[in-house]
Amino acid sequence: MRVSRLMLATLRDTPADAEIASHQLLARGGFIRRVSSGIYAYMPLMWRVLSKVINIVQKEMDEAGALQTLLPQLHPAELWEKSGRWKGYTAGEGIMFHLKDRQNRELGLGPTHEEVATSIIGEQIRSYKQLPINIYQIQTKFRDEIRPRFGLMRSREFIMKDAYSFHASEYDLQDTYYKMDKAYTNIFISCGIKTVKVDADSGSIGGAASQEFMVTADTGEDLILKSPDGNYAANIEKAISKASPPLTLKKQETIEVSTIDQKSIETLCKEQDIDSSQIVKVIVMVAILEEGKDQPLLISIRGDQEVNEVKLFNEITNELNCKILKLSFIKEEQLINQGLAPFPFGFIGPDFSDSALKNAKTWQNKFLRIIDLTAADLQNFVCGANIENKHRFHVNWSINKYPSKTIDIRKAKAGDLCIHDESQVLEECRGIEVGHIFQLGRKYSTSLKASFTNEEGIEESFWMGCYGIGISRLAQAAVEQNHDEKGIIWPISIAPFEVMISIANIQDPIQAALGEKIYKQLIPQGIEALIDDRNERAGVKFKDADLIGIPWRIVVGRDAPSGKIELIERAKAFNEVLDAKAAIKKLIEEISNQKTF
RNA sequence: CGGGGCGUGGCGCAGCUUGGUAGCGCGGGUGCUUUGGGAGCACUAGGUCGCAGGUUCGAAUCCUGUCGCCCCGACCA
Repeated sequence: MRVSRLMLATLRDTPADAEIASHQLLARGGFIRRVSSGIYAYMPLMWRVLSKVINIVQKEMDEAGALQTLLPQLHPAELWEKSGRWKGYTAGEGIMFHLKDRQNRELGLGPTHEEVATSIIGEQIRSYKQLPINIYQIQTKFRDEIRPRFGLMRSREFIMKDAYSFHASEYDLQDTYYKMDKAYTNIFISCGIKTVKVDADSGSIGGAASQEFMVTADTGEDLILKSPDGNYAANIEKAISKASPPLTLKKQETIEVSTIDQKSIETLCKEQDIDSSQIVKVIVMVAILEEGKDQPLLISIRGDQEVNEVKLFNEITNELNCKILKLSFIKEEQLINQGLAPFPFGFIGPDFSDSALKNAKTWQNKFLRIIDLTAADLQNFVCGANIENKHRFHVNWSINKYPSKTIDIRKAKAGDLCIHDESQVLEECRGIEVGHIFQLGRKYSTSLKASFTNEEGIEESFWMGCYGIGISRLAQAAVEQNHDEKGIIWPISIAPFEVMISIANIQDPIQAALGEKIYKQLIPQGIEALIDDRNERAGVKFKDADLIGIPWRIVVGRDAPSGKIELIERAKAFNEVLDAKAAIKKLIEEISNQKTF
């Protein structure tokens, strides 16, 4: 390909809307163009990158026995109603774009394809003899993100590879899950990016085991906790750890202390000269349910710890056995709307009476009480006295007469000790989620009535797994991980071209001829070469070459009369003057070495 | 959804406070010079100042509305 024919449009200035390096470089290099918020056009260079990622993904998926398909993007609402996700995905902060057709039928634009895949396989597959099946597709997904940002990292329209597997047993599901784990590991290595595999929450997709593949980068939106020995890594949403031991107060009769205006843990500690680990902090929230009366929550946790809302959300969903739209902190205003007396916020204890909820209009009139393990372990602690401006000291759990659930809802943090080995201290880093594998279980097959006949002749729901890779996100994440102050440094396996031939002065017939000759020799060798034949000054060509990040560069310039050129590797300070012939030989060798992993 | 900010040529911005009919840099075109790290000079094209109302003799500028975009927060009292 010739740069003069590439409609290359590089920008000298960074577009104002690009925040992080990868977004800025892709925009400046002319790889992507924003069409609307979170909606991007992939320009020719970008499409070459994406195609390479797609090829790598296809190769590994095919080798793992998965079957490529292409599923519809318009999904009838009824399919999502059957799985119980329509309302959650369309109402409130739901992310599904949805519309009505001319017959007034409701449709959604596919943010993910569990429903469609499950219903199709359910209709198609009859017997255990046909299992397992793993189907996948690579296509555009639509998600109306609350806040699209960072270019392709979180966009509203993006390319995703998603796979859905169907099994006769949980054991067989696990087998495919491990195969996918292996395939994903291969894919990311082939793409030349460094990833960490972490335990993950399965979120609104649902299911049991799930792991994410994270590209480590400081600008990542996810926080990862991992042990230095490499034996444990988890998304903060899922991470577990051992909390540091609390400072204990001595055993003594409970006393009530006046703590005027000492609402926060911080002020309370300062004024009373106590440690935050000696306090039981109480948080009042309300779970907004899809159906029925909303459920107020009374959450107790050790004062120096924070609640992991994802864990909390999951536990409450289990406990109530119904769909929760969101959790929110109870505000004064809501109490007024419910016709309730104000709560003594900042002074609430774990034994706060249910009578506070009596006569609530649309709320349950009993708290669902959750006690975090860290709080449950405390003795002789400090907590609110349930009246304004008063706390109690030296309290024990015998004060709580209400049925309560004691579970781990604590947010793990860097510095905590690991569960698997208490000599290991958790470290944190940031990551960009590029892959996610789930063992779904039978959630979707049950709700969508997708079943097969087992060996005993009995109808049974499929065991299911699902496996995603953000193709477009991966491409940008590769840039985030591989760039310098001059521009992108593409890993060779996903670079839009492998070598750029820069002719320093195109008007010099000797240089032009040598450049063309090298170009014509590389192409038949299967080398993806780009020749910069523009009538530009050398500096412009060098700057552009650095920016768009082609891994290798041949400069044909002042040494052309003697048949010599320069060979430069973008990633290194490497710069070597060679005979054209020797350079071609070396380049072919180097590229073929770099492409085998 | 809440808070903050911005919409002026393809990109980055000034002008707005104090109304008088639009400017700078980059980029584009032509010519000459230059030619190894985003060249110089000259000429040139390109903008209903997001949109709609209003105030005014006159609006990019003031007022109202609206649309779009960006950033922060989705926070433990």
